[in-house]
Amino acid sequence: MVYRRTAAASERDARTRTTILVAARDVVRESGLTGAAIAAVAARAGVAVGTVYRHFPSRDELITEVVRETCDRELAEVAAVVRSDGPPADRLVAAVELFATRALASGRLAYSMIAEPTTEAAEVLRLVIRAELAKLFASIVADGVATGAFERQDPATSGTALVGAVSEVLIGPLARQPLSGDERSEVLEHLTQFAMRAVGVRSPATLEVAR
Amino acid sequence: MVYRRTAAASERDARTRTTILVAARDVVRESGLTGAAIAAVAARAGVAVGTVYRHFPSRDELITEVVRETCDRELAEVAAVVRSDGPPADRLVAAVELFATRALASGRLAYSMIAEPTTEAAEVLRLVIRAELAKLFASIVADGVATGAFERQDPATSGTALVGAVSEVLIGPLARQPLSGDERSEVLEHLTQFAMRAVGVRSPATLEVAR
DNA sequence: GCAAGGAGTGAACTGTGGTTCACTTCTTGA
DNA sequence: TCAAGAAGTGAACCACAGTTCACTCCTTGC
Repeated sequence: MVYRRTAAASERDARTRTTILVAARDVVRESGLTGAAIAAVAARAGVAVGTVYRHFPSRDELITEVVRETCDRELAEVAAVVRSDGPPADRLVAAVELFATRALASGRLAYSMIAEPTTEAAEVLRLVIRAELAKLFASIVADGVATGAFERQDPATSGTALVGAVSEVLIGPLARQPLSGDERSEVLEHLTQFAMRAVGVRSPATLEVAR
Repeated sequence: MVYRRTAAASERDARTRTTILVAARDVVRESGLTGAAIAAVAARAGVAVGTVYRHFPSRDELITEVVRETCDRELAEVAAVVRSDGPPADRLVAAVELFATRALASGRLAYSMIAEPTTEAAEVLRLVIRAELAKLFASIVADGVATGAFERQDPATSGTALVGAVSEVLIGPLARQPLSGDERSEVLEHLTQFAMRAVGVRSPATLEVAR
């Protein structure tokens, strides 16, 4: 056997793969999922079209991985907040703010992850991720209900509804022009208050403290 | 002049147009916007592909008209509820329930209107329609705030958030299997309570009365 | 009946974008 | 240095719609 795959070789290999993945994410950030044609991604990565296919079996897989990777990172952050210490109301506000801040800062990427038209595969994945996010919110709600901090309610429905509410409020702005800093914090303020009311935070004082 | 366009002629013409439009809506209902290829619509309408293009300049226009028509009808109904008499809390519940009931009853059509991946044109239109719906909800909220029935808040944000919340809760089920009657009413119950809390209905009693 | 002109037809055209694959280039280990 | 095999290349291929247009069919009014 004259050729054996060395550590150096597979590292180079992995690097190329990563290059393509990063390029894909960049293209999505700029041109959306629709704009992420293989040719465009390859050009951005500085490789040939065929090379992309050496590392990913199909465009669908590539796009799916971009979506999954991006969302997983966001989900992990939100999850950390959810699992952190502190009263549920604070955690809820922190989660909403984190999600919102990230979304507003990411430009088109967030829109692509949340709402952009795309293929069936990515769509399914997106539904899963939204459900995941809803579950995270639901767990805060469940905690709040258990401790009596929130009114009694169905955590699953509330979690899902919160995800929808936050997304919708953020997509609106995203689809239009970017907001100024002031507008941003104002929208955020309104949004968190909406969320606090929605879960029925018991003590009105928390509304003030939470910020 | 040997040929003049008669009333009968243009009526036939209009009828063909309507036939195509109805066929398009049916196809969307069954196969979604993605499945509404010109060939499929033409086949359903019982006309040739070229005939579709005699009545609509492009697929985009056809799809856009389907979306607009469908949404306009729904919007009108919600608008009627919004402008009806009665306390804001009741109107809000009625609006949510109407929207939800329609969405749940329409099968894939609602999903297509609210969330399905599609072309840029329909997407823009959809954003407009969602904004319209948000405005309707916002006006109820504004009324509620003005009369003191709801807590103080930014009606625009709350309206948008409500649309998002309702959509998300409904799309989840829609994307999965259809719900049984019991599940439906349970989800609806949770959803309306969420909405009531979210706008900060002052009297908890209203929560009971509203149903 | 028949000429004029609009409606209807569907095969062919076109543009786009994913995918393939014969070929070239590079790396490895003897 | 060189043969083997992996990585990289990109022109060509293909599939899938949307769109066009030369042609046929039908209605109208003389």
